[in-house]
Amino acid sequence: MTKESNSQQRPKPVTMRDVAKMADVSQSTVSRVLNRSASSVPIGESTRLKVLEAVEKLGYHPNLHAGSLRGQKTRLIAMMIADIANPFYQAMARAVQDVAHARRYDVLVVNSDHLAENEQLFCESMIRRPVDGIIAVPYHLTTDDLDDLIVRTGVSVAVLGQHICHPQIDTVGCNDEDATCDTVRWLIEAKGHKRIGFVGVKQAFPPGKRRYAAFVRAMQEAQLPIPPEYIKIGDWQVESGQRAMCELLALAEPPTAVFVCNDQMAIGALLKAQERGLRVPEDVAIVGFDDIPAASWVRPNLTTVAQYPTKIGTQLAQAVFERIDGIAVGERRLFHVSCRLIKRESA
Amino acid sequence: MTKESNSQQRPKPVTMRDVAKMADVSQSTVSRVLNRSASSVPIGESTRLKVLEAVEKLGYHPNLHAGSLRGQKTRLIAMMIADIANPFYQAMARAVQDVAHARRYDVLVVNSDHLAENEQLFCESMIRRPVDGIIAVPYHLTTDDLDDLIVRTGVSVAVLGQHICHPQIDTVGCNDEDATCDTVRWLIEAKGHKRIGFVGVKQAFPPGKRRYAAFVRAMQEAQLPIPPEYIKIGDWQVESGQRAMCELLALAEPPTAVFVCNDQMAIGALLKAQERGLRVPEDVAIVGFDDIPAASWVRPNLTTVAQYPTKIGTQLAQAVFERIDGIAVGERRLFHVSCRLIKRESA
DNA sequence: CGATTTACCGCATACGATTGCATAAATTTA
DNA sequence: TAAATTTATGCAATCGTATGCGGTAAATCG
Repeated sequence: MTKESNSQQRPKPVTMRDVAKMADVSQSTVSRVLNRSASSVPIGESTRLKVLEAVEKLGYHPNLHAGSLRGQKTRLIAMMIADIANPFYQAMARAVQDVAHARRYDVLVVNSDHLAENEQLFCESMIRRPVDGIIAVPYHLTTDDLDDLIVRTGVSVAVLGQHICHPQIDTVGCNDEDATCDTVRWLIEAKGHKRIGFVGVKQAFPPGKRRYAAFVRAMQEAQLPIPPEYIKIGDWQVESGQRAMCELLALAEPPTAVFVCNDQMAIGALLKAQERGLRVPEDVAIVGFDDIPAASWVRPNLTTVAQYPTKIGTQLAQAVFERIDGIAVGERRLFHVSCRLIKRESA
Repeated sequence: MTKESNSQQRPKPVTMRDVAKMADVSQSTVSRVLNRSASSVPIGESTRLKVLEAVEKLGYHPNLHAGSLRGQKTRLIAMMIADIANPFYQAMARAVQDVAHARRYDVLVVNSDHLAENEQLFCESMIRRPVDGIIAVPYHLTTDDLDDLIVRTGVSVAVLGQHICHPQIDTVGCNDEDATCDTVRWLIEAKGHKRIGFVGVKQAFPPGKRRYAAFVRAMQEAQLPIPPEYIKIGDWQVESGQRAMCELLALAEPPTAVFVCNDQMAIGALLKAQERGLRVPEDVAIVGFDDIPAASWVRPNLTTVAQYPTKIGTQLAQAVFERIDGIAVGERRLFHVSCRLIKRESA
């Protein structure tokens, strides 16, 4: 098409110097016209117009890499989440992107897959390519890891997860522990369940740990036993929920209700129970966590603890941009996006 | 925590000069040690070790912005999709990210929301911050728009969508038109449907246009009428599927089968039909498109034309990296990832 | 009318890394 | 032993932009 564009050799881009030449001014004048920022030198109206005209005529666009090198803003933020394939993170990612794009920032999206190794790689990437802001859902990273990043690159950071406590890192937390506890109590008191199973994830994951602790608390309060075989470990995916339910149903005395740590696993559990011919919630009640869209698509609808990833993402993005813009400078801010039980049909 | 890290002023990063000073060599020597790549100048073993030691001791990481400015690789690719909240794109995004991260490339993710304006903004962004590669699902962008991008920045591009035809842009296409046609024929011939509705999207969208054309073809072949009120326009979202089904069911003589252009809308239609007390597929059959995970979570399972976003994403990413690496240099390559009907319960 | 302020603009340098060219030392060859 | 190579390293320009500082002309002042 059109010209013979040779992709091997990077073409010469239109630079400020080209604009300067055409407008017959110096390159620095072009720069000043384009970012007629505060306190700088004033620019004559006629030159301003000459420059603007040349910019238009040449189709000039400033090179962001150059600005980044000069130590200006990079107009780039990075977001580290566990897995973009998870509807929870996907909604969060979308919210963050919306806030960022509205300010003409680009967003780097990185999946950690809950792997410590990937989280470290992420940090390294951020040192290699400094960005203005970082939004992360760390599972393994410590406060010190993030501090190192801040000290080295001066980046602004906001995270989801209460286990990070750093004077310059804004944090969004949720009351998932209380919500879990309340939900289990409700299963016991309002629904009369006594044999309750739990499908969680590895204790290495802060939310997994918290929710398990809350589950234990509620059960102990009610003086109910927690047989070890009622506790199953999944990996957040649908299939692991199916496996867990399989094992629970194979027990001599299966639980009458199961609390599952996220909706994907809960859906897996639900499908498996139905496949085995059980009625939900009559034979076995199921509660999930997150309230992903599919939770209200399955039959019976999933009773679940709703989280609000869009709110969380928006909050994180706003927090990080406030620090980038220097609007927020002081101490760590702790935001709260609460979750709450949505009672539907599955329990 | 630890030191008093001042985020207002960007801290001085560890640079090559620092390494050079510690190793007592020139900065260019450090550079050569670090990328002893090409057949460049040889380096003495003892200096090499000195430098490496200093790198280790200082925790040096090269600054990618600097390399980008010098016209080297940016180690950055961008991906423009319609909406990361759509399971189809989300799976594609994940595949692209996996390929990219394996090569230590970062990925910029941009949502167009099917809006022409956003697609243009995306192009502008890519001019401002040149990247090595672009993977896009363009709905409004023309071949010329992309050509402009290539001419100006030398970027490598791969797209999903047959309507882009450019000598340097690798393309992934699918046979959605044939698959649609075959599916409608199957509804007619194998299932005996005569009144078939269609839930599509605006004709401005190439896939919407193609699938509608295929639907018309199949119906005309079978000499079946296509009443205008059987054709509904949605926006790819669940809610629009519900609305469309609402309208179809309100007709004096509603269709006995509905072909829906994506699974999200199909699920909306399914839920609405059930809400109205209809049995699927007995009272109304529903066919979707994409085979998103939720298609097999709903009851009845969705009969749908499966696409393979992971394959598509992987293919696009590989194609673009082959161009970036100069492995592929010649003419446009056309790849094919076919889709096929998955017969389940809803039709 | 000479001196000082004001308004406007250009020169030069810096950001961090790559790379062609020059150079010094070590080695080989004639 | 001198000349030609080879080997190893440094110098300096460059990428595109931002900005401190200095310079020039016009405007204002005494």
